[in-house]
Amino acid sequence: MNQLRMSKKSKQPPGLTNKQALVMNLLGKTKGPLSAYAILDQLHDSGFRGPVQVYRALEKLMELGLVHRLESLNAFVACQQRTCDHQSKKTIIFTICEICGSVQELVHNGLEHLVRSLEKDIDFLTN
Amino acid sequence: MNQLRMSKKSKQPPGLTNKQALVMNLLGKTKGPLSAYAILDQLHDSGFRGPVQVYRALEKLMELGLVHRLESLNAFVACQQRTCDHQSKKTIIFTICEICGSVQELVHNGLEHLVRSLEKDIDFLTN
DNA sequence: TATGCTAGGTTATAATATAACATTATAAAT
DNA sequence: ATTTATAATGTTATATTATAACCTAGCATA
Repeated sequence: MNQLRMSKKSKQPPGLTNKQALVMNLLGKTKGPLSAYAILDQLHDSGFRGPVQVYRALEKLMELGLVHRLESLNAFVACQQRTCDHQSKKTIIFTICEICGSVQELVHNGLEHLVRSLEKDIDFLTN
Repeated sequence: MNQLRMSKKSKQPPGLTNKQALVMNLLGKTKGPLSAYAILDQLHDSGFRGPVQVYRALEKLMELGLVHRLESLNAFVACQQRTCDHQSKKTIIFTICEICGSVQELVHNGLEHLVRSLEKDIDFLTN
């Protein structure tokens, strides 16, 4: 009985294993970013034995575009786009309030264009 | 005999203490970012006994706008602007080549404007 | 003198992230 | 059926990055 089978019974996102879904659900219901170790604390009783398991789930979720890493905080947030347009690889802006810690995710066409034109100007490719 | 006095004899930037100047000079002559511990390794024989000293010097240099932290790399680079216009708090772009590790620092008016207009739109203040 | 500020010294520890190696399950190809 | 490749997971240990806490000293100035 493998994890992919199990995940068919889970309530949330499709194609995720148990552990991935647990992390995803936690991030989804949490208003704000969580560090890997904060996730570990909260999911310890759900079978997460160490940071490796958390990082592995996060890695996959980020590949899928469901989670973003906030590099300035060493923390992770669920993608806030409603569009199911994860994977779109649009350039994203995060606003991070230094007072209350709230994070907003913005897709911004102006920035998108700016980045594209900059790439041409300086001969640099982004992902 | 304090460090500010000593620094008057140093060859490089003004108003820096010995340790700050050592870190600044190292970053300045290094083509690319350095981690705090890489700096520590290289300056160990110049009197840096531990990471604290490095981080303290970096903190000051960043306040002065002479050094930037690359958050995605947990590493530090000397400011690449020729202008002596450190402190200007212009929005900066770093390009980081994932192949060769080279870093370029760009001041970009388009981004500057975009950020300003975004701030108005969403009622968010940046530093 | 007393107060505040900056810099620095020292030790310890916190917080974040990955390496290395093993097991299990699955799907697809032969 | 067997092989091959891939993905997920487990386990232990360790690497890497950053800060806490507390102490000393110099200097400016009220």
